[in-house]
Amino acid sequence: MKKKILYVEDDSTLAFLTADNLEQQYDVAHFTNGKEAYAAFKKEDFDLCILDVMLPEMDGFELAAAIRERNVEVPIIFLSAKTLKEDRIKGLRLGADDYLVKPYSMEELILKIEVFLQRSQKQAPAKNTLCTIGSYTFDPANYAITRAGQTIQLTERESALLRLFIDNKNTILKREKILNEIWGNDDYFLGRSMDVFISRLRKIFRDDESIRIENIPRIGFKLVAP
Amino acid sequence: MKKKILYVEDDSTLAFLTADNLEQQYDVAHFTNGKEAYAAFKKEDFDLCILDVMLPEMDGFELAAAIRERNVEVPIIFLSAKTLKEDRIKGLRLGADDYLVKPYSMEELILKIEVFLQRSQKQAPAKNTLCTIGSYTFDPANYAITRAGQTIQLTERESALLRLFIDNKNTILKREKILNEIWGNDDYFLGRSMDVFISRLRKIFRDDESIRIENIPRIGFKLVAP
DNA sequence: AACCCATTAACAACTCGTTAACAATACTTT
DNA sequence: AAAGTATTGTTAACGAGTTGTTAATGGGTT
Repeated sequence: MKKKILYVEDDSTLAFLTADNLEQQYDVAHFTNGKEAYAAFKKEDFDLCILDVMLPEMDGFELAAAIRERNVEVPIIFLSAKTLKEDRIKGLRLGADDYLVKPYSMEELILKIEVFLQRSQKQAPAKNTLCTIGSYTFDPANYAITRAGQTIQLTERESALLRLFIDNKNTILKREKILNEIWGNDDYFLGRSMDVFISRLRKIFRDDESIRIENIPRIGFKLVAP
Repeated sequence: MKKKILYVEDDSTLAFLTADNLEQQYDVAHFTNGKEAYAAFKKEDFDLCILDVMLPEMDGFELAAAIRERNVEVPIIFLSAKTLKEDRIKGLRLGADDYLVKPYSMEELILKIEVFLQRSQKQAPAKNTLCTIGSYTFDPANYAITRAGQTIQLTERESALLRLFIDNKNTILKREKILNEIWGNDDYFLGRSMDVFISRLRKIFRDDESIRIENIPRIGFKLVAP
C-alpha cells in the first residue's frame, strides 16, 4: 500500500520533475495552489505533506496552519527559497516538522520523506501530551479532562474516542474508521455502542458552546472546535 | 517555574525554528558554538542540554565531556546529522542520555525533553529521604509511617508500593506497571495480591481525608493527595 | 512451635461496555 | 407534500468482568 503524499508547488517544471520521481514510491497528489490543495486535504487523508512556501492565493504557511487545524499529526515538510528572511521562517513554527532549501536533491527529499513516514508509523501510539480543547484540558495519559479546576475521569473507551476526535479536529471521521480504529471492527451493534459514547462525550462538553460533535448523516462525525 | 534548557546549534535557521518552539514551554538559552555554551554553563545551572554534534571550535562530544565534568547528572540530548557514520552514532550512545537524528519532529524532541525532565524531577526525592504525605510522614528506609507521634510499621511490600505511589502522586499507575515494578511480573493472582495490598494502604490512610487511592477501573490506580 | 508475611480463596460490591427501547431526525419514494 | 424507511440521539437496564475486603492458607524464619 503506497503512502499518500500531498505535494503543493506552483513551479510546474520543478513540480513535474519532482512528482515524477516520487511517484515511483508514493501516491502523489500534486496541486499548484493552496486552495485546491486544502480542498483535497479536506476530502481525503494524506500521510505526509510537502508544501512550497511561496504559493499563489494561499501561501504555504497558511496552508500548513489550515492543515494542522484538521490534523495535528501529519508530517509537513516546507520547501523554501534560499532568500527567505529570518522572520518569515518564524512562520515555520505553525507546525512544520522540517524544511528543505531549494535547490534540493531528490535523494535529500526522499530521505526526509522516509524518515517521517517511518516515524509516524512507529510513534503514533505514544503521544501523551496534554492538549487543550476549548476551555478544557485533556490529559490522555490520565484519561482525565479538566475545566476550571474540575476534573472528570473518563473511561478507557471514552478517552480513546476523544483522543481520536482531537487528533482529527474539524475533520470528518467516518463511522467505519472510528469503529475500526477503536473497536477493531465494524458491525451494527458496535455502531450503536459508538453512538452511546458520542452521546456521553457530548454531555461532557455541553457547557462549552465552542465545542460540538456534529453528525454527518450516513457518513460519520466531526468534532468542531477552535 | 520554567525549566532551563541549554541549546547549542550552529545552523541558525533550524535553531531559530526549534528555539521558538521550545520557548513556549521552556526557558531556552541558545548558542551557536561550543565555547560560548560552555562559558554559559559555567555561570548558571541548566536542567537539560541539547547539543548538536557538529559544531565549530568545540564539537558536541567535547562540550558534553566538559559539561559532564562539572555536572554528572544533567541530561544531555545529542542532535546528529543523518550522514554520521554508524560508529560515530555508537559513540553517542555511550556518553549521551539520548540522541535524535536530524531531521526530527518537534513533537519527538519535546517528548524526549519531557521524559528527562520528569525523570530528574522524580529521582531526586525518591531515594531514602523522609517524605510527607498529607498529615503523615513516610520513612522509606525504615518502612515506617508516622502521624501525630504514632508510628505504623509497614512490611517491605507495603513500603515499596507506597513509595511507588508517592513517586507518582496524582498520576495514574497502570496495574501492569505496578505489578512489573514491584512484583516483577504480571499475572492474575499477583493482581489480586496487589488489590489486597492496596486495601491495606487504604486502611492506613483511612483517617486522613485528603489522601485517597482511587481506582480507575480496568486501568490502574491513582494516589490522590495534596 | 509460634510468628510473620505474601498469597490464595471467597464473596460482596461495583463499573463499564453493550444491548434494548423509544424518540427524534434525515433521507427516499410515492 | 405525505408517508415510509433508515439512521441517529438519548436514557435506562443488563450482565460479564473487575475490584474491595476479610479471612484462611502455607512457606519461611526465629
